[in-house]
Amino acid sequence: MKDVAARAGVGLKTVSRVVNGEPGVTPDTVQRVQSAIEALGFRRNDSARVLRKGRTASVGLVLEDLADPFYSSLSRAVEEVARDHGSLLFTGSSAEDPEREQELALAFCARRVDGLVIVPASQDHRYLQPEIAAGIAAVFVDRPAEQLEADAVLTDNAGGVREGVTHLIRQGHRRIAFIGDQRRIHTAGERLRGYRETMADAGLPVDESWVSMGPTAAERVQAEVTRMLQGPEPVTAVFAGNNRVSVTALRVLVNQPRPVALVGFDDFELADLLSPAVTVVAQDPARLGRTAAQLLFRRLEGETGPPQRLELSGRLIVRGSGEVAG
Amino acid sequence: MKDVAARAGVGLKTVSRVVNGEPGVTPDTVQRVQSAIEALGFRRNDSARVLRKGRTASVGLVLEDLADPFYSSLSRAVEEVARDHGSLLFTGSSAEDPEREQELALAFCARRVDGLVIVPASQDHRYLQPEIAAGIAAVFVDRPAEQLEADAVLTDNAGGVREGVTHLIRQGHRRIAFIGDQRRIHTAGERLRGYRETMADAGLPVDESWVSMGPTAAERVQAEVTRMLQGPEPVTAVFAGNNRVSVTALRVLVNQPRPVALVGFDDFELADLLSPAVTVVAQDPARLGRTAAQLLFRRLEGETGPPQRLELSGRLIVRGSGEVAG
DNA sequence: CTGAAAGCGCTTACAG
DNA sequence: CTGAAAGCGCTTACAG
Repeated sequence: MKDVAARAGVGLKTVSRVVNGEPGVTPDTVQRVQSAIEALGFRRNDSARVLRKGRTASVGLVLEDLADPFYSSLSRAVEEVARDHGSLLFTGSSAEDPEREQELALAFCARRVDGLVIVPASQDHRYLQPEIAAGIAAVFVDRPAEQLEADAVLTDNAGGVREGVTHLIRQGHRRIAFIGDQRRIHTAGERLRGYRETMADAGLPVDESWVSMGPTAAERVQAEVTRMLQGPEPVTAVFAGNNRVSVTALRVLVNQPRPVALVGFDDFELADLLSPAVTVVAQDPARLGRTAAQLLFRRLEGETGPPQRLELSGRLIVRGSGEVAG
Repeated sequence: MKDVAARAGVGLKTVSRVVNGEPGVTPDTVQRVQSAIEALGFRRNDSARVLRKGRTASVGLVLEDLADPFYSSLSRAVEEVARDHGSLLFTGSSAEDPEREQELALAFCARRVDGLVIVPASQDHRYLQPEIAAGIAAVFVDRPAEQLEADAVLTDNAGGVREGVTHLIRQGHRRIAFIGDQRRIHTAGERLRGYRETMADAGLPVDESWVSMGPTAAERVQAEVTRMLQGPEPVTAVFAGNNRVSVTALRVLVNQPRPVALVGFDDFELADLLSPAVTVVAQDPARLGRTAAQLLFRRLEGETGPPQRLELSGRLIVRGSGEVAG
């Protein structure tokens, strides 16, 4: 910039004005500065700019796995909102590892992102307290913050499961399995709660052998589903706690002699093309992301007030697998 | 930092040493500085750091659509490599819009990313010349740079299609459709070339009504496949130019009275669970991303030499839909 | 309309 | 082992 000023024979401030398109410069001067910029191949260094101004016009997104279709849709939505607000987006996957979440979030903070959107992996978000105190906005999405009062945008997990399980009960099922993700994950716990409450409300007992919580690795899910289909009183329906469970459960059910009903949490591509097509309780990941990002930018624009918790509802999509009679 | 120094009663440089874990500070002094840091809630500002040091320890990734499973796998792989090198990742979707690609790439450059990984949407990458001259490394992935000599990591698209089409010919098909993406997209052109060459090598004529290039919107693909299945001499097999085309084609084929063979470019989740399961020529998006990112970091570590073009091969996965006899 | 000075928060030589 | 000075490349008041 100094070189540009020298070459154009003007002051530093004038170059700054031209570069930023500020008014109050003679067209003639603008011209001279422009030529100098081109001749020298000048490119403004935004790091220096950031140092002087408060905002960096960037936000950070920490999520579970960028390669998971659910989170990649969410990311894309966050990206669009950030773009609308002139912000760039840092992304990072925590891989469900609390330390990695913290590492990423703090690294983004050290770069002085204006705000963070976080899908929590950690059980304790107090490490963000100093950052938030220093003015970085944080919105949690898909799961709430732990040990920290903060904005959160969630799906009504228990309510969604309630819809799905009620649907199975209406088809005549009594012995309904619930296969979910690890208990410590907030969404998994909420979904399990939805299942238990619905069964209780319908006056149906739950045999603990019908419930299985743990990693969604195919081997585990496959073993559990297989086990539940054996014995004198096998389950006649399966509620799958997320899309990964659904897919694995489906692979098992397809090979069963008698039909078993399936309803899954989360929609997934091609669910309608499978046979039977899969009935699901769909979340809207793009809407989750969009809502969270919009809330974040409202905070950045100065909206104060207590932390908000927004809940989006799930939607039952009937396709066939959930309508197998019990 | 100044405040920390004052409070600890030491010089600025000493604080810097402690913050960066540099040697040459008495444990006693370290202790005092640490307490001051905690008391003041000090957080190092990496923007200032970046301004002094050369590197920003960040890279930018511009791709087509973060929500597309192909690109989200690629992103995740780039992210992992960046992480291994201590770098953060900016991501942005061009949505196949050349201007948006340029906007994103230049915005990343203004933030002084160390390097860029780009899935091109633009037909002219000369706009990056000044950035590259200024020391920003750039590696193109999935598609090569246009009008610019640069590193690129690609799939052997023509070769992959050759494998798939040869497979169909072996099953006895003669009238094989090719439905691809827009012609201006490099990969689409290469795949079409693979199709034409394979047909020619087998001595099979290509009726131009069997070839359709254009947007992968479901409506267009559906109309084209339907059209090709009509008339006295309909096609007996379809080669789908990418995963989106495959899915739509499949929806049409499922409703046909007589079986029609299908081979698709790109693998996709659940392809094996459909009936028939879909035979594909699979790319490895994670490997594309990893390879590109590794090349980028090698450049950043000082590897010189002419631009490289790496080609990964596709892999035919036989599942059923491609084995329908012709 | 234009510019010189001060400062954002750090690091890099350099000196003690 | 420790620190004062200069500077990274910009912007923010302020003065002309």
